Amino acid sequence: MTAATEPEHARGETIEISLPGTGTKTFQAGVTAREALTAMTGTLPPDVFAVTIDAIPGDLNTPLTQHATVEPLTFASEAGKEVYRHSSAHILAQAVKEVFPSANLTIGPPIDEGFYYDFAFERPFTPEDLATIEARAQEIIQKNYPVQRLEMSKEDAIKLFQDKGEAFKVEIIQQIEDATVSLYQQGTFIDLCRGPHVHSTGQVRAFKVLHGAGAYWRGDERKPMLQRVYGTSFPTQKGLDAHLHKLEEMKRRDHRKLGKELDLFSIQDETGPGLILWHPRGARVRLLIENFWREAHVKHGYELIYSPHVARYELWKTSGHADYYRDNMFAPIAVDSGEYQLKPMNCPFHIMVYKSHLRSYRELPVRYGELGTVYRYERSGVLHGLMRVRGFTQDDAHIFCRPDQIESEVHKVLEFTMFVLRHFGFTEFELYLSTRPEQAVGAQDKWDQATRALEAALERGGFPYRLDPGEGVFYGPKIDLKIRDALGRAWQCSTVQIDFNNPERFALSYIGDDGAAHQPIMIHRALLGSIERFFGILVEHYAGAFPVWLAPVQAVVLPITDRQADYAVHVRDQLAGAGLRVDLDLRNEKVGLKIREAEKAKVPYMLVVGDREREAQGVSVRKRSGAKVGAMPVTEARDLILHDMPSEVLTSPSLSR
RNA sequence: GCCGGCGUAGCUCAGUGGUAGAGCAACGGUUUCGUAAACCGUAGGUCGGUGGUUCAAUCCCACUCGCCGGCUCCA
Repeated sequence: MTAATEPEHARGETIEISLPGTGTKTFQAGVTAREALTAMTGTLPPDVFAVTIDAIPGDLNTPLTQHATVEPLTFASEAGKEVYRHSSAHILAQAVKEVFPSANLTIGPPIDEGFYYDFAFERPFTPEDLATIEARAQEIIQKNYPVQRLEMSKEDAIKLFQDKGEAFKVEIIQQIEDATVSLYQQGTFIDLCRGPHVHSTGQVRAFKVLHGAGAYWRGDERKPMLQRVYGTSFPTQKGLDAHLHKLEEMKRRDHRKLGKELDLFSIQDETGPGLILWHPRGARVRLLIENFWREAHVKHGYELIYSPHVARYELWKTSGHADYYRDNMFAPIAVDSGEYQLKPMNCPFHIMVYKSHLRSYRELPVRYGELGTVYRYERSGVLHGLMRVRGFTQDDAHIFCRPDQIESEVHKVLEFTMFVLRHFGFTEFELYLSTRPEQAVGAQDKWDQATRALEAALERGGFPYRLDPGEGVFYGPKIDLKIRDALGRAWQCSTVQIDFNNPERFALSYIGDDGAAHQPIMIHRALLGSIERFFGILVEHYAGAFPVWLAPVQAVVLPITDRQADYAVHVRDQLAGAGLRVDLDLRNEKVGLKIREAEKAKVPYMLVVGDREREAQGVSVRKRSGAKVGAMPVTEARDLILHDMPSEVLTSPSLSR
């Protein structure tokens, strides 16, 4: 065993270490990153727990053996968070081993907002176990064990873990290709780990065990079930509290809970799992979404079409779905002498419309859009509210164009996508360009050409994007777009995919200016993805308080006593006549109760009418924020509500009752 | 599908091997009220389903359906 901190370089050699913003200094080779930083800046701030050496994260104790740029690493950076959470996972693992010595170690990586560690253990951890584990982890932090890196040969490491009875660790080491492996030790706890790690366990400040769950070894359901423990950690209690608060907020906004409370939709056992029943209020929001969607598509050069829910099984053979998508399809239906398939996708139908007559290069691009409802078999365990269902409506479109039109078409789609998403109140976007995967159809030069066109479209729009190499679909490269919601969560809704496969399978063509037949390029795209899922995202984004233009009920008229009933009806009719969605609460209840219920129903405007308002032919306006706007004429209240909507909506087909 | 948890009134939930309760909602009545819950009363459940153990099952067991948390993050 060789301690990595022992200098392995020639003595007396000097190296230059740069610290951006401070300067460069000469050191003896072998100086640790920590020593170099301290020499250059005085004392090291307590929040520095690791470094980057030429931008690669490393331990504070890493010996520096050549010229390098060294920077302190803190929780502020993504790389820092990963190190911090990874060390937190080790603390968790140490705690579990101390409390339950028979548990075996497997892996414990950092994840988006925390970390987990998987253990092989004879039973699931109970909430009491988790509390014990957390208490022990806190002790480990208190004891502030130094975290030390060790290096040893694979053979030695295998022997070490064999002696400890850690079979999973042995399996992992056997798959490592390097001759030596690194381990990290804190107290008596040793784990195989690439690192880097914090300098001592006390550098992890606010630590929390969250929950346990089952997870397969290497994510493979044929492999043993492990016990996963999730946790998170932050440098400050405040940070942890904010995170826990966010988790509470996610629960509060859960679209399944709000969907029930606001009577938007239901999923019932008798109907079947993953199948949505849209209640009137939810359906009203959906209709508004769809009206906007259709109108926007027509304005942006799309033709709207409709297609059936089933088709001959042969169609799905031609498209290839019968082979590569079979596991996600419902079983075929026997009809007469043949078989029909419930559609999992809309594309074959759009292709058939394209193929219905001969196409000239002059009419391209052809853009077909449809709110097409598809059915896919999803495994029962993955269904989730509106987010993952078995029947949903795609806001689908297919663009058939010439190869030279790809760039401009994709550019238009991207601009259109952002227009639509902004309309729903999303302002933060992340774009990803996915390139050719290992298994793919279509010639390399086609892929290159299409990928370049996608890049050019992204650059023309000035959209920052990230590359996802090899993550394209087998039939072509794609651009995915994610939105961030009010809680900062990313959701992928929009996708733009080039398809080389279907034009070939369906032998699509158009007649070019040379009089010969050519194969068009097909672009699949969805903006909202699934209407069901997008609606669920909207519910969570707005916590059920839809913007006025989408609110199922925009205003409710609340008479104080039944003396004002006739006047209240008059007010309601006047507003409804202006295209607003207005309810009237004529119940024999006190106005406080009516307001409470309107607040709970998240109605944006409450219009109180008493004797005073009746005399003045007005209403007293209260917003759902609790703000009292005050008394005003009915016409003024009407304009106030109308001006609370995007101007495009005012010209759209209204949905007044 | 797999692992774990859960399934009691429309909703949120309590409860016990001796055939069940609360609050809200519903319904009836009283009250006519000024910006987040007036008061009184009535009714409501083969305790998810099927089978088993037991003198007796909502409770224990098996199966089944559904829901919830996970099962992608790779030392």
